Amino acid sequence: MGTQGQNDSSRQPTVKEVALLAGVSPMTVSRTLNGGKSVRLEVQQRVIDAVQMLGYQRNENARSIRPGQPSGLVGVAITNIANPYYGNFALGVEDIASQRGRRIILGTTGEDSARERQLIADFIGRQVEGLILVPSGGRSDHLQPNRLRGTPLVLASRMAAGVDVDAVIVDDIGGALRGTQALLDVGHTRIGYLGNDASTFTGMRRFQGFRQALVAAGLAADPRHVRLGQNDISEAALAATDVLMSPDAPTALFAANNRNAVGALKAIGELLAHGRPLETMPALVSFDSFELSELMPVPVVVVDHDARELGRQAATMLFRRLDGDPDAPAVVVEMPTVVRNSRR
Amino acid sequence: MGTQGQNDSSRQPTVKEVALLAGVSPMTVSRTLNGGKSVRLEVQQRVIDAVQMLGYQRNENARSIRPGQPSGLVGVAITNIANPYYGNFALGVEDIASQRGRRIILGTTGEDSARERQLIADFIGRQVEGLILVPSGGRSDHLQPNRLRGTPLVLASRMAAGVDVDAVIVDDIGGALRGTQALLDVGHTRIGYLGNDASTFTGMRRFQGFRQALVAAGLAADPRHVRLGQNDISEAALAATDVLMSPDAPTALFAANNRNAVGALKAIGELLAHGRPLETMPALVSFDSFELSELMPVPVVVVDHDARELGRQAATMLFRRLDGDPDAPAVVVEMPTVVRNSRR
DNA sequence: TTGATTATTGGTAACGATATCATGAAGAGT
DNA sequence: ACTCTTCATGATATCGTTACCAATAATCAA
Repeated sequence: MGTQGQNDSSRQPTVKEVALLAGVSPMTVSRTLNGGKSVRLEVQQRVIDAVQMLGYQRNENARSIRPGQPSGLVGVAITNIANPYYGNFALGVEDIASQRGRRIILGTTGEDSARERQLIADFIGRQVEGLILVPSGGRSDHLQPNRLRGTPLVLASRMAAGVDVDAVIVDDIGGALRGTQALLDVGHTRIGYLGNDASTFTGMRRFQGFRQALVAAGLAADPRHVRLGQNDISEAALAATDVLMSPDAPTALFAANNRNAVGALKAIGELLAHGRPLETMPALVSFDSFELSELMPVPVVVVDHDARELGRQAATMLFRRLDGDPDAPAVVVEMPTVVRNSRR
Repeated sequence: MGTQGQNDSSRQPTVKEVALLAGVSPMTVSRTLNGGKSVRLEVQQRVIDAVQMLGYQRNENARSIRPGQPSGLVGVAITNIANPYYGNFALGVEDIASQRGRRIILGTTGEDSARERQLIADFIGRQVEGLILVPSGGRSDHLQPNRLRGTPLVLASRMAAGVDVDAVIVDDIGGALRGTQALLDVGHTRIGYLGNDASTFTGMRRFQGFRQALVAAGLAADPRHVRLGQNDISEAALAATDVLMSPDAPTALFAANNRNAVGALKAIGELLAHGRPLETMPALVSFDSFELSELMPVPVVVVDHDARELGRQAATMLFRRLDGDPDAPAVVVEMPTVVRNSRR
C-alpha cells in the first residue's frame, strides 16, 4: 500500500539483504553507503534503490564494534533535567554535538554519587566517545582517567576533588561576591543565605564569595539565617519561610541557585498572601537567572550566566580533546557571570 | 598507584582478557556476568576479581548485535529541551526508563520535520527498543509502523495525522475551553490569542477550545488580536506587545503554551516599566503552568497538567507495548488538565 | 601486441559477546 | 558396577559491519 518498504517483516533488513536485492556483495553496499569510492555510479544507484526499497538502516551498534569506528555517542550526565538550568545546559551540549554528527545519551544522577558511578560505567559500556558530567560530589575515584580507559571527560559547572581533567566552571566566587555587594550597597546588613550543601563545589564557592563580601564590609553571616542542602523548590521554600519567620529576620536573602531562589520567592508569595506587608519582604539575590525575574514583587539581583553557553563550551572542549592530543594538560575554563538588577 | 585498574592502556579490556586473567574461557566470564548460572562460586569469584582488576566494562553495543539481545536504549525526541515543559517531560520518561534498566538517547527536533525524520532513522540505526516522540507536524510517513520495522512508537502531547500508534495527549480542547470560560466569567469580552501555528495538533485543538468558549458566550475571536506561530519567548513578546498596542486592545490574553505565556508577561513587564498603568494591563490565561505564576502583577489563570507525569505515562505505554502484544490496537490516552487561578 | 597500472568487485576474517552444542566429571538410583 | 542425570565448562558459530587482500576487468604506454 505504501510507496516503499514493501517487506513489512518486523526484523530490520541487513546489508546482506540489500546486497542480494541489488545483486552485489555486502562489501559493495558498505562502500556505497560510506561515500561510494570505487563503486560504479550505476551500481551505486542500484544499491541506493535497494536501500530505499527495503527501508534499510545501518546498524550503528554493529558498526561501532569494528576497531576504529566511533560510536557517534556522547554521554551527558546531569543532576536533574527538570531544572531548566540543566535543560539549557543539555541543549547547549546538543547544539555542538549535533553539529559534529554526534548523538547524546542523557542520564540524571539526582546528586547521587552511586548513581553517577553506575551511569558513567554504563556510558562507557556503550562506547561513548566522550563524557560530559556535572559531578555530584562525594567520592570520585570512578572519574580518574585510568578508570575511564581513554574516554575523555569534561566536567561542567563543578569540579571534582582530585580529578585532573578538562572542566568548565562558573565564576562562583566573584559572582556571589558582587551579588552580595549589590545588596550591601543599598544598605542591607542582615542577609540570609540559602544554598547547596557545603560539600558541593559550587556550594562551597558561592558561600565563600558571599562571606568575602560580608567580611569586606565588616559584617559576618548570622548562622541562624544560613540554610544549606535544599535540593528542590519545596525544601527551599520551607527553609526560606523558616528564616523569614525567625527573630531578627534578615532584610535580604542570598539564594545560591535557581531552585533556592524560586523557593524563596514562593515563600515570599505565601507570606504576602497571608497578609504580611510588602515592605517587610526581603530583597533577593539569585545566583542563576530565572524567567520573569523582572516581574517579582521584591527587588531581585540576578547573578547570571548562560547555561546553554556553558553546555556549548563543555562540548567544544570535549571535541577539541577528541580531535587533538588526548594527553595534553587539563584545561579549566571559568565562565564570567553578569550581575544585574531585575528592575531598570 | 590506584588500588585497581592496573592496566592503564587506553584500550578497553574485553571478555577475552578477563578470561585469560581469570584462567577460564570467555564463555564462563559471560555466564558469570549474566547471573552466574552454572558457574562454580569459586570460579565466579575469580572472574569478578579479574573484572575488578582490569576495570572491565561490558561492551553493550557488541552485545546488542546478537539477535534477541535488547539494546537497553529508548529514543526520545522532543522539540526543545530548553523549554522546562519538555525538560520535565524527559525527566518523567527517564523516571520510568531507568526503573526498567533502560537508558535514554535524547534528540531535539526544533519543530523541524526533516530533522525529526533523520533523528528517528538514527535512533533506529542504534537499535533503540522503542521511541517516544513529540511530533513536530508536517509529513509523517516516516512514522508509519512499517517504516519503523517493529520498533514501538509512542507519540506524546501531539498526534500525527494518519499515524495509528499509541499516544498520550492532553485535554487541549477542554482545558482551553475552561480556561477561556474563566476569563469570560469575570467579565472579559475582548480576549486576544497567542498560540502555536494552526498546523500543529495542539495549536489546532487549543484554538478550537478557545473559540468554542467564545461561541458559547455569543462572542467571536477578533482576528486582529490573534497571533499564531511564535516559537520562542522573544517572538511571543513581540506578538503580545503588538496586540496590546493595537486599537481596541483586548482586556485579556489567552496564551496557548508556556513560551507564549512567558512572552506575554515579558511584554506586560515592559509596558509597566514604560509607565503604562497596571489597570490597563490584560489578564492572562496560560495553557501550561510556569514557575512563580502566583507572583505575577496581573491575574493569571493557569491551565495546568503535569508534564513529568505525561512523560511517565508515555514511557509506561511504551513498556506495556514492549512487554505485551506488539499488534494490539493503538491506545490513545488523554490526560486531564486542571484550571486554577494563580491567586487565592 | 604486451606488460603495467588502475578501477571495480568479492572473499575472508575480525570486532566483542553469547547461544548452542559437545564434553567431561560428579553424583543418584538400581 | 553400570546406566542415567545433572552440573560445570569450553569450542564453535554467529550477530551486522567493514578492513584487508585477492581477483578480475578495463585502460594505457610503449
